[in-house]
Formats: sequence, structure tokens, C-alpha cells
Amino acid sequence: MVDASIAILDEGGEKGLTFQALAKRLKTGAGAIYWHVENKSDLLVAASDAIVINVIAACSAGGSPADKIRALALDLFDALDDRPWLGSALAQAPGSMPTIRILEHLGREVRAMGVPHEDEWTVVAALLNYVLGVGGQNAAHAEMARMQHLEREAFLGEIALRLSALDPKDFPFVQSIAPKMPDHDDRADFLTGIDLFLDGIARRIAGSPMASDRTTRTEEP
Amino acid sequence: MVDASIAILDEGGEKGLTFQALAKRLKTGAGAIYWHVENKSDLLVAASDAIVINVIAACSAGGSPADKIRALALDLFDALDDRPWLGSALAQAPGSMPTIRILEHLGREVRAMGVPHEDEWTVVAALLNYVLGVGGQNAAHAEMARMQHLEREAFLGEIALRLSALDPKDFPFVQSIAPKMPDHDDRADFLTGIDLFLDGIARRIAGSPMASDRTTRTEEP
DNA sequence: CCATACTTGGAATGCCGTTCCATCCATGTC
DNA sequence: GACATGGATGGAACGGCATTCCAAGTATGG
Repeated sequence: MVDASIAILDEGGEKGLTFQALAKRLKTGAGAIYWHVENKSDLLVAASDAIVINVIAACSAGGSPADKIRALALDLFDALDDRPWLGSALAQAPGSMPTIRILEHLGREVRAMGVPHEDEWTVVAALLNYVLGVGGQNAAHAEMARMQHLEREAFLGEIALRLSALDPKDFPFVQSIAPKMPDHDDRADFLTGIDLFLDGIARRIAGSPMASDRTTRTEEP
Repeated sequence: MVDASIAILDEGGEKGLTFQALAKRLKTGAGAIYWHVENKSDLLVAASDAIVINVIAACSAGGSPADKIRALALDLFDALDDRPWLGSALAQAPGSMPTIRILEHLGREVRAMGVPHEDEWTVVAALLNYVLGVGGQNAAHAEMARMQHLEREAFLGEIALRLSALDPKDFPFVQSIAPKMPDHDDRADFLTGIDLFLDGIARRIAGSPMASDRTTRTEEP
């Protein structure tokens, strides 16, 4: 059943998975599915988990902790890129098993990097948020491109066009980078983001401890 | 009309905004709304844009570029924390005006930091992804808490409980940080993530250029 | 052979985004 | 001051969806 869901999601995107479609593929009724899953959300989580388990299991092993983080992040990126629905599923079900699995594996390596115990959570949470954020954005891009029946390149071209049309008075930066948009490499950009994080972490470990003396406003707005 | 949408979203969350609810509040018919907006997505974008414009306008000014990035990020965090629907709206409409505005203002400061032109896009994209990722996660948490009629603290407590129940064999890291979950500070964690980024950027500017000689697989999977 | 518990299939329900169209109203024209 | 015109309105109707409900089927153990 999870396999069937994944197949439907791969073929029709996240909008393609309906209980009726799944019922038809399984040659059963929509109601029967509710005997095995509680929710549609449950279904998504189960499908996501199946994928995430595979990604983590297949994750190439060796190297330093930082290398392992990079490897896991890239494998995740590739999975999210292959299956845009995964990104939105993970983004919408925080605290579910797939997310926990990722958290665990990132956490182990962060710990192995020698981050002080009191900072582990913050560092791992930041990494996880970044990974999920990119995944979500990727998913949204893919979904939007699908709705307009555009390939990735044409879609980025359209965005670049829209950006160029903005008033240079108000949007100097955006306009200046618009031309670079159509042929940038999402995967490389993603990796650079990870590297920035890892560098930041390394700097903290080498230098002063992480608890920033920077004033952090704590009033509840 | 945008104001009415925002009011409904604030009261009832993202699920609360329906065309019928909006029509009732505006004492009109559902169809009339379609004269002014193309889509429900359009409506969300318009509402998001109104908020984002205010956040950016009210953003406290002074300080170094890095300080300005921190200030904008924190103001955004507070806005996203106040209005969980904003996070999911921004996450689902990439390339729309609110996102572009954020991109622009982050970009200006990144440029002011002295990041080489060829690396600007990557750095800004990473920052944006992080901010949106956190926003999306926050939104998902809030939505999930709302559905279970739980306050934030009780909700985190439940999650901590679930994490503690995991097999320590398989999830040593997650289990070890579970007790810290209920009383961590999302806002401080978010800021630390931003700081990690900024440190990573500073390190690159000070040291070697950003284009990493690290091998980046580029095959399309 | 039957009783019980598990499982199934599909009809019915209620909600939602979206479309459609008859109607209204303000504005500019003669 | 009547009138045509086009922007705006309100609400009914449609199609699709998740979810619920229940009558019917099926296997299992006595």
C-alpha cells in the first residue's frame, strides 16, 4: 500500500494522491484504506518514511563527521529533487519519524564533530531547518512548474524575466542577480549552504564557546 | 479585503480562511471575491505581502551589515511566530513578491558585507532558505498544536515524550536531547543558526574565495 | 458447521475552491 | 434627465476531495 502511494505520488505529484486514486490502483474501496491508516497525513508520513529509510541506509559512509553530514545532506537533496512531494510532506509533518531519523543521523555527526553538549540541539536544529527549508522550496518550485507545464529551465527563465521587470530603484539587488537565475545549480548552492554552516560550526569549536554574549531580546512581542 | 483575510487567518489559522468565511465577513458573495483575486493562492500572497512590507519597513536600521541581517531575520521570525499561516504561505508561493522583498533586503546586506559577486546568489539563497525553512517548521508546529488544542509547552512536552519512548539503540542522539526539548528557545536557536551562517560567510571572506574545490557531483540523477 | 472478529467495498456526507450568470450601480453621453 | 455601458456583486451550482458509515464478505478457531 505504501508502495502504491509512492508510485502515485511519483506519477502525479502530491495532488495526484487521493484516496480514490489509491483505492482504484489497489482495486478496493476508499473506505478500506482507513482500516490501515488513520489519515491522509499518515499516508504521507508512511510514504516519506519508506523513502527516508532507504536514503539513510544507502548513504555513503566514510570520511570525517563533516563529510558524513555533507554526504547525508546531498543524498537527501537528491531524493527531494527526485520526488518533490517528499519535501512538502516532510515540511508538513514535523516531529514524525522521517524527520526524527534525519535528526538522529545529523545529530550523531554533529556530536562527533565535538560541538559542546549544550549547543548540540541548536546546531542540529539549524541544519535540519536548512535541509527541510531547501526541500520545501524545491518542492514548491517543482509543483509550480508542474502546474504551468514547464520544464525547470523554462520555469527559471520566467522567474528571471519577472525579476528583471521589477523597478531597479526598489530592487537593485534582485535585478542584478536575475540574469544568473536561469542556469544556476541548485545542488551546488545547497552544498555551499551546508558548507557555510559547517564552517561556522568549526569556527565556534576552534574559538570561543557558542553561547553568544550577543544580546538576545527575549520579550514576547 | 486583504485586511479581512488577515483577520480571519489570525483568528482561525490557515484552515480558517475559506472563500465562504471571507464572503460572510465582507457581507458579500464568494463569487465577488474572484473579481479582485485570481486564486486562493493569490489571496494568501496578497495577505503575506501586506505583512512582509510592514516587517521590512519597521525593521530597525543601524549597525553593520551583519547586524542588519540579524535584525531583519529576527523581525521576520517574530512575524512568523505571531502568524503561523505566514510561514506556510511563504513556503508555498516561491518567487512571489513577499519572498522577493526578503531576498532583496538580505541581498543588499550580503553585498555590503563584501561577499564576492559570483557568490552572492548562493549565500543569499542559503540564508533565504534557512529563514523560510524555520518559518515553515514553525508554522507546521503551530498548526499541529492547534489541531490538538495544545499550548506550545504541552505540545513540546508531548514530542519530548514520544522521543524518549524511542529505542535508545537506534536513536541515541535523539533520546539524549529529548529532555531539553520542552524548554528550549526557538527564537534564540533561530538566531544562532543565522550567526553560524554569518560566521561561515565571514570566514570565507577573510580566507580563501568561496568557490570550493571540493568535488561537487554534477550529474543529473 | 458455526460464531466471532477482522476486513472490505462502496455509498453517503459535508466542506471547499471555483465557475457561471442574472442583477445592480456608477459614470459619462446625448 | 433618460439611457447605454461596463465594472462589480451575490449567490446558486458544480466537481472534487477527505472522511464516515454500514452492510456484506472472509478467515479462523472451537
